[in-house]
Amino acid sequence: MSGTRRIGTESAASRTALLDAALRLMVTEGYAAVTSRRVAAEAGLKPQLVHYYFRSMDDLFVAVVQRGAAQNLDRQARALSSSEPLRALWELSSDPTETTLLTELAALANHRKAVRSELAAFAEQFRGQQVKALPAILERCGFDADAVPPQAAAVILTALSRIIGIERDLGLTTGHAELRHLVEGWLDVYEGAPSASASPTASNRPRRS
Amino acid sequence: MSGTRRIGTESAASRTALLDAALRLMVTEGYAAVTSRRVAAEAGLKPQLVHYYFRSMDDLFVAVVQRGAAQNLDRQARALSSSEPLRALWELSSDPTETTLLTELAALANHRKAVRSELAAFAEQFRGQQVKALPAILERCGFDADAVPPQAAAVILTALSRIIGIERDLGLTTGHAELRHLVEGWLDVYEGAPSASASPTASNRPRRS
DNA sequence: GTCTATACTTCGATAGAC
DNA sequence: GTCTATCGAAGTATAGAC
Repeated sequence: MSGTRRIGTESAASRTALLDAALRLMVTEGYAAVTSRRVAAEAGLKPQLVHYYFRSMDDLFVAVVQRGAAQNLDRQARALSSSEPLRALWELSSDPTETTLLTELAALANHRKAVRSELAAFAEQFRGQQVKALPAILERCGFDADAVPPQAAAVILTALSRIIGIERDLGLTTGHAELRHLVEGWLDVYEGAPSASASPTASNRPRRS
Repeated sequence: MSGTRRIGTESAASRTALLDAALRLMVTEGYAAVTSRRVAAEAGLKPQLVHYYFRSMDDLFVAVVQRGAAQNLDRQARALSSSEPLRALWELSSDPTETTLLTELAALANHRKAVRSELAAFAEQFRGQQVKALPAILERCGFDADAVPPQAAAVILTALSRIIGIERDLGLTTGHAELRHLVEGWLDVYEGAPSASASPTASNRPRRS
């Protein structure tokens, strides 16, 4: 797609299987477990195929980021244009799997130049989507944009759910219930009581007291 | 110290040099760069000494966490009992080096059981310190504890600075200035204008407008 | 406590047959 | 597109001399 020369076809079934396997390994065992041999085994293929579809491991990681980025930009776009965009945004970034993956990618980006720039580009687009959509959303529900600028609100909302996820991965939950309750209260103020239809995947939202 | 049998002495100069080297590598090149060979090279020692002082790489990582934990609990205790505890807390968790290290450790904890439990224990203690000290601090400066419970405030303050750090590591800074400005405003409300003496290491605090 | 030497495993990557 | 075969490098860890 981009300027990089690639050997295998984009749509090949094996290529997708390898990406799925890499993603799965990354979440369950960390990026250090994503080796050509292990990815292939996880996908039920031979290790050499990894190098056939992805010239190097760097390329594989980059492809994982690219595919995930496209999916997430899409999911967020839908969340932002839903009937309860703030609540949808909150629940989107509360997804446990995504949190674990992002921790791994953040660490991976610290020492893989290619991953870093790919992830940075995605993060910038992701944040850009929020910053572009939020002013109208916040104004519509009577939010005081002078007290808290939309840009800051965007960072706060995603930061809080992200941290809850990171800490939960670690086994630390002190203060989470109070924080979640607080945020749910904010959401109720600006978007009213939660409607069932707006949150089809809200398996991890606590009941409000 | 704990139940683990160890070969070298706690206070040996080489042991400290190895821990320093491991820490340095972790921050600059990520945890995957922390191998016995590379740590030793970084410390100017032979690879076998790593296994002399730390039976396994797991033990080395655990030791890094333990030493860092002790230092950070100490730093936070001092911050919490300073004249401007909220501001001190904010600046403490804004430390760039610490942020990078924590990203690495979080990822490492995802697939190293020993690191995970050690880091979890530290995080629980760290959060516990905050939760224990904050109610009195917040009450003293007229904070409305009914609107925002101290537990939630603790998570929020650290979450925001942590996320800023993680994103900055990635090269993403959109919204950071606005958020930092917002938090500085909160700090001014509850602790008055910043005093120079309270923040000796505040090299990364932006000037207020 | 530090050295040499070494065993064993796994890694990324390539060449070439089919 | 997938296979067999293989290279050289780097990893963890241990044994034993000094």
